[in-house]
Amino acid sequence: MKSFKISEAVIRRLPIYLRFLNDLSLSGIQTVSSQDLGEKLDLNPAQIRKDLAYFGEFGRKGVGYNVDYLIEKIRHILKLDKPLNVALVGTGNLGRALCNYNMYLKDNMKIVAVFDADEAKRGTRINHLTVQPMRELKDVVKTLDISVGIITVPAQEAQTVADQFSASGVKGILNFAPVVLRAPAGVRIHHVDFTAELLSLAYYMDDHTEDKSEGVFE
Amino acid sequence: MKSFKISEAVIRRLPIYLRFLNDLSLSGIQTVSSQDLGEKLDLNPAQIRKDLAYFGEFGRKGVGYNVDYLIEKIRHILKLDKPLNVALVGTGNLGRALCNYNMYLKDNMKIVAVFDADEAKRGTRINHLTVQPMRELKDVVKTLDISVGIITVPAQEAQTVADQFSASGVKGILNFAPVVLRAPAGVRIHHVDFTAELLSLAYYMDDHTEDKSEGVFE
DNA sequence: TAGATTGTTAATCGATTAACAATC
DNA sequence: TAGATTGTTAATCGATTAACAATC
Repeated sequence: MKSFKISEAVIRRLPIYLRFLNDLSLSGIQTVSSQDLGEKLDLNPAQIRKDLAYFGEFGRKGVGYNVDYLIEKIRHILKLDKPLNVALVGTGNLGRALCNYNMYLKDNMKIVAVFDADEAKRGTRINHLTVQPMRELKDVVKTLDISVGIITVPAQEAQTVADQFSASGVKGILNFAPVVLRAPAGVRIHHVDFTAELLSLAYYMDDHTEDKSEGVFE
Repeated sequence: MKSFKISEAVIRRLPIYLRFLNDLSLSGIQTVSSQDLGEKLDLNPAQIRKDLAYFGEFGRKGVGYNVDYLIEKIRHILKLDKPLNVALVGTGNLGRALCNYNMYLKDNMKIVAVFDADEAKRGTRINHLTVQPMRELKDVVKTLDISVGIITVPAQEAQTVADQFSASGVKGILNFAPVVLRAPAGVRIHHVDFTAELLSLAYYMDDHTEDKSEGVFE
């Protein structure tokens, strides 16, 4: 048994591989090479082979990778082969949109509870879920065995919610609020920062378009 | 006049700096050091100084950075000092949530047109905007001088929409669909991949919590 | 002045890519 | 077998961090 440190960059690519492999599987394609994957996903084939090789020898030399086998392996690596319960806090437009997003189901991840700080929203229904007040958070996380929290509250409330999630025993947080959050060791935070993505996009407009990465300054 | 290649990593941090500086400015704080910024944003102070130094000498030795001056500079670097018009395609839950998101205004970026492939949705109102059919896209992009497109359609339609955006003269695309998109040179694509963020979060659950970056495999 | 903090160079660290022997 | 493609090492590339002279 060997022990590796797997870099974050590698782990972040695995869901990209998984998603495309699922498409291939649905199209009835049985085998894929790192070459094929690289072309479709805009990545270097050597990088893909190296990423996968951290976890085992999943391919066959001269042949490529069996699509369904690789799907199974990646799902196992990412721990998507067992159900993962998710709680969401913040039932604004974005929070409600995510609750309606149905993709979680097919990956064994599922939003099982929804909370809002606004007591007036208590009892409101979103899909099959009923909005609960924040003071229930800790109990519900324990009872329903929730391990991931999603934050879709305004920026100024996000750190408080992150703290409440951490205290309640959640192990991962997906933050949509446009603010850098902190969590204690043992709680991992991923940040979906679409406002930053949009603002940084502005940099590449106009005069930077001819040459993708050159900026001119005095 | 010098010419630099500014790395993507640097550009992606600028909006993070900008956001926090705006908070400081609103709190009436006039001066900030790279030390302060680093602590709050969880970044190395040397990295922050280096990032800023690519674009000029914005700080004062022994003192730090003037908050409002730095805001002005970063806004200029990111080209947020002139208005940028944005079009959105796909009026599902997520698309409507983004239209209602009001932050664009204060950064001179504004969604000025909304489209949907479903002709039945034509004329539907979202806030002050009226949903238009896709065949109007090219004309509207030209007429309203739109330079950025947001994609919030299902994965299987996203590449088609990206192609239509590119053909219409848009220079940047923010894609929310869970699929890798391609665009011709001169059109930059940023990807907001929250499904991938969520799936990769699963990897860090349980046994990985003691040591943040160690994975154990046979 | 003494203390603080920048701007910048050099050192380090880590991630990507090329190359190729192994082998299907 | 001949052609293809993996797994893996070595080379390259790029990004982060440490250190410190300059100077406010």
